[in-house]
Amino acid sequence: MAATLHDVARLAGVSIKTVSNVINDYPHIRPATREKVEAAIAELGYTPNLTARNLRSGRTGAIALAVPDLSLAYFAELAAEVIAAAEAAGVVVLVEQTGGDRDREFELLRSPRLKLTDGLIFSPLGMGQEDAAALDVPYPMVLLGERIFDGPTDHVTMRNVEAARAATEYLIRSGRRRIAVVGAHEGELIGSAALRLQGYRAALEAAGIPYDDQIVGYTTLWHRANGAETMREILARGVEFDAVFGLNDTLALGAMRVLQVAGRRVPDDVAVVGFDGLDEAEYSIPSLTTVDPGRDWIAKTAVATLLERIGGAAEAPPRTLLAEFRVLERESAPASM
Amino acid sequence: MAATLHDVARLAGVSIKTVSNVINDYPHIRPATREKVEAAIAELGYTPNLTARNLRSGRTGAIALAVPDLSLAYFAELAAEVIAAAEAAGVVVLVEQTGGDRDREFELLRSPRLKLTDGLIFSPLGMGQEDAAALDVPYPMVLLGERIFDGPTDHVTMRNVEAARAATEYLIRSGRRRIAVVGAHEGELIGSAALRLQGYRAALEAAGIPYDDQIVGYTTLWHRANGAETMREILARGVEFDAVFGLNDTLALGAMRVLQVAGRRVPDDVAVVGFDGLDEAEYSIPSLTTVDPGRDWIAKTAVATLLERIGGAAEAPPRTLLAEFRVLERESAPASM
DNA sequence: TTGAAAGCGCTAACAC
DNA sequence: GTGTTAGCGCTTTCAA
Repeated sequence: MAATLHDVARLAGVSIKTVSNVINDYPHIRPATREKVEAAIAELGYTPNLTARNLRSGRTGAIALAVPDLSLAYFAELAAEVIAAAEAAGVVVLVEQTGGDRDREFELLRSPRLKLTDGLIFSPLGMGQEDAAALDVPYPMVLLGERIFDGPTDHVTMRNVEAARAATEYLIRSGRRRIAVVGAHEGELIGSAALRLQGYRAALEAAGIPYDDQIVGYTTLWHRANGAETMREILARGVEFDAVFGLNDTLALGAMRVLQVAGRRVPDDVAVVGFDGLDEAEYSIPSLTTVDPGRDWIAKTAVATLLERIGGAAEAPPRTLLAEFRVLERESAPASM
Repeated sequence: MAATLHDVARLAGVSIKTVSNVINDYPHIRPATREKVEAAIAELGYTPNLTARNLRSGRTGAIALAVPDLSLAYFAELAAEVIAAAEAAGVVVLVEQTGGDRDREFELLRSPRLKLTDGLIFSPLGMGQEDAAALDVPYPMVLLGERIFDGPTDHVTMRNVEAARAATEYLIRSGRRRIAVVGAHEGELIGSAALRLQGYRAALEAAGIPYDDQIVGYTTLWHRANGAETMREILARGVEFDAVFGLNDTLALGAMRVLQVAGRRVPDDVAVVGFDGLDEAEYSIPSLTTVDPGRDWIAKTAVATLLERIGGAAEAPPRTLLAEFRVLERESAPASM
């Protein structure tokens, strides 16, 4: 059984209040007393029971991070950055995976397990705009992603439309006109896929290039295999294209592989651009031109914002914070042909 | 302020014990009473305060997972599997990143933050065999990895030597004789790099192939960029080789890229084999032949073993549990030339 | 500068 | 079947 304050107090011959004072760096303690207490702490190997402290203080020193799946590279890198930012602030992170499933996301929001934490950073995938009201939870929360806007909580996200438009314009500037898309979601009006597709269309329109559904590939999931499969479908249609915009890097990498297997040279025959700025996109062959949507900033800002709310800024109206993006030029799509 | 047992009891006109009984599915409650209580719970939106329950029970319902860095794909996939296995058992996971730094690993082991959890799944990278004694901690722990053996705790790990030997033998059987290595650690006797190199040498020896330090590339870190850089160094030496064994997939992928940029055809000129069975190894160009060391089994077994210890099997002597591996044949190294 | 005692919300004897 | 009550280990008034 671990030592308690009482054990330390008894050994040091003082009251538990005195021990508590020493532990919490209360300033007015006689040096001799402090030494006695510290000796007792060392002898017993005492460490404070955080659960008890939490019960008393109402705080746990932990936050929760809920993402669809850590095996998706984007969320793994996001989680790595969130945990690092939290650690710098002296807070630990409990990671939950929802699988991107709407029901599980709902369940998570009301889960008593969240009581173990002071707040939540939530990146939904299954829930949508119609579920915004469910975000009105009785604990501090920061929303990530682009499934829900103007909800009742702080929202840290990226400029999807503008960034996708910039990526498409980059391809157009480099001389491409027939730009295929991999990863669109059928009938979706909001969410990463829809917003990025919207940016794509805006860029086409501004350049006077007609939108052609024949070179748009749909897939619900954004794993590598889906990018590959969707690319095969587009190739099977037999339509011409000279570029591919993968709505994320994973899709783009899967698509690029299929292109090369099919004998299309990248970037000579087909330029490829991704979206996410993943580490691995830098080491594919060819390396992948992509858009860094500001993930690192998003992670840091989400943690800082959540901690502010936990710290008492609960009354301020909800804010939306937008990251800056930038196009990372690499080999799969050089700036000029 | 959230509702408490007292609030519910008052509203339902019963004692807190009755409410507690309802919540904990105590069998002998009159249906009418149960209904009253449930109505009150619903009306107040009551959820139990887990911190208080934990203080009482001495359990938290959370476990900690400490890995070097989630942005390393292997650990991201491991974490995803650990969290999934824990969730299936009704337990949440607090993820810590040590950066593979020995001091931070030591610090973590004594961190009071662990008091928030019932036990730890620990994958050290900086600590080594000489630190085994530090693993004798006053809480349940399961060790992962291959930095420390025969320590005082349960250990779930892979057959590094045998798996690396199998990968090398696979290359030899396919007709390769000059097999370069990417990722060796200078002077290391234990750890993933040393054990896998040992398996490599055993395979060479069994086949009567001399070991040649000229085609062994050293790098401490195992990021993609390190694989690329190390491959460049080997190429710069101007020595012949017809295969590369990357001591993990990330290194192998980085190396493969450099080979291709240098004009070596994979697998025609050089066959490449990795180690880890990462998802992304299936979608490189060419797809990467690799060894699946049984990561999924490791994750599930680590969680199950830790929960057993937490559940009271504290006295049983420490066990070492070894995963089964298998070579996954893909394009970068076909079984026959 | 230090001590005594209340109580955070819950569970589990033990009574009735 | 249901109520009373004593803590889990800590922080924090309030006194001394």
